[in-house]
Amino acid sequence: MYPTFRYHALANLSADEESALLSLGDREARWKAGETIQREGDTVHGFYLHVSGWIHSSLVMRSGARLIQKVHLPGDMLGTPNMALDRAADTITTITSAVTSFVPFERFRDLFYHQPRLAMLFTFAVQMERLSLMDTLAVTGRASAREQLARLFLDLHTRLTPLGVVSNDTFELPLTQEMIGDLTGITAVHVNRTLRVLREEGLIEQKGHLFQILDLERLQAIAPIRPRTPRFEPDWLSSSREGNSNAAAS
Amino acid sequence: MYPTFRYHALANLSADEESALLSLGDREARWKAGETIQREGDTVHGFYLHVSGWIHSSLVMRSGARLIQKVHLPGDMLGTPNMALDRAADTITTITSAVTSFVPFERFRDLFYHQPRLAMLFTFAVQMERLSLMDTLAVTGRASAREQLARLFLDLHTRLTPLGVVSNDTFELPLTQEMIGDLTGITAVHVNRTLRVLREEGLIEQKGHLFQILDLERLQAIAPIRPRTPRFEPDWLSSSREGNSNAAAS
DNA sequence: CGCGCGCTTGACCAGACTCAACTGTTGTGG
DNA sequence: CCACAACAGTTGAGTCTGGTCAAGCGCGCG
Repeated sequence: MYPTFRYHALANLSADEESALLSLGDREARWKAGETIQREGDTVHGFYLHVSGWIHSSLVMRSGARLIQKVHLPGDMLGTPNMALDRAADTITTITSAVTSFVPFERFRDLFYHQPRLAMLFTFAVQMERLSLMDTLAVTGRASAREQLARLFLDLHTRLTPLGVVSNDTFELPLTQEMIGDLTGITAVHVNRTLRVLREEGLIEQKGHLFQILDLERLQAIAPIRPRTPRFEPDWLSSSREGNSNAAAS
Repeated sequence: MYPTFRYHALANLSADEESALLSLGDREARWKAGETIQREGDTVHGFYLHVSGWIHSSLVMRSGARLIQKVHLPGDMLGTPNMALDRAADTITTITSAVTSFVPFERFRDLFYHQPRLAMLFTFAVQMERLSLMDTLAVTGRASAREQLARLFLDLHTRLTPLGVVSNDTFELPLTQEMIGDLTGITAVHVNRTLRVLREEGLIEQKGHLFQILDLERLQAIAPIRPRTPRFEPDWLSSSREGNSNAAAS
């Protein structure tokens, strides 16, 4: 089932809203590691709720280089930008085995007609994605490899924490060095070198796919930017006239 | 008056929708060149419709480096990501003299309650911004200075054309080389050198602030990415049950 | 058991940065 | 109305981060 904590971070949902959100998606689809959910250029009819597993979305540039736009984690919504296009902007591929739930655009549209407040929260979520892209942009191409990796690991750390899979600053990291490279715009070779430096400095530790942040504070000092948190339920969110039945939280 | 062509590119607006869109903004505010409309960290109560002039939004990083996130042109909406935050994410500054119109979040929220289709188009516009950020990200830090500048000029060319200020591939370019640097993540010094190369290659020409693209085709061949166009009025956009009174376009 | 993928390391190279100096233009105050 | 400050643009010299190419290693899986 789609984890709704992302929406609960934006506002208290009424029971109505919660169930509307949960009934957005079709029956869940299970994917093996390395499968392609959607290919750049495909015609699209909806988007995906991310239920479990690691997934990434990528672009292939004319030069042949692959750009990984983002690593998606459960709770994310995948492929929503395509609603404004006729062909998919990016390729969505599973990293580990994963579960998704498809949302046809028609059902999504009904949200705007019947659940205006939820539609607004959706728009907030999109804005948060946009902000995170802005932050990535601020770092990519401007910060050093060291700084970029620091930011990446901190970002994953904060996003994985609400999923309950981080303990003692340790988590599974199913990304290859090449993926990390495509994610940051750094060569895999240089990622390797930089990781070694971070390890030598006692900032991080890797045992197979198990990844540990040894010195969170120092890593935060290196990272040029800190993850953002959305504002919870701004006072203007609910109309004074209607749709105000949301004081009762779920 | 706010130019609505951006919305007309997304769908035919009913007369109702058109007037709802136009009545979003307060009385227009005039700014001189170099004024700051909003500062990073300010508390925000709304966003801005961009009526005329050149404006940019920027971030200052811990290192002191400035990142120009985007150059805004008339028809854009400024500062909308802040709706999900309690403090402004970026600083909005005029490049030339400019005119804006303020939209308080309350009035924006009412759009979702009374004009669901327009609210959806707003969300589309946000998604397009997100896509453009994705494309910028694909280039920044991955492409060479030459390629980045090619892309920047092509982007401005396509965005300025609907404003009717481009003739014979020539337009006013009020950006300093330092701004271009902050926009692309390149040093002003290197921007200068790269511009000289492009000039020597007969790709562009500059006479003061007048900028001309001499060889559009070759510039497009250099640019790693092409500007996107949104899909016009996807068939699922309007509900079959309600809000279907939009066949009559404006 | 061997193939292949991901990781590691070395040697060399180059695009972009830094620092610095100089020019031309604009605008402003004495 | 001139002098000067401030700023945008230009160019050179030297440096360095990160890319390229290449080779070797180790582990998991078929």
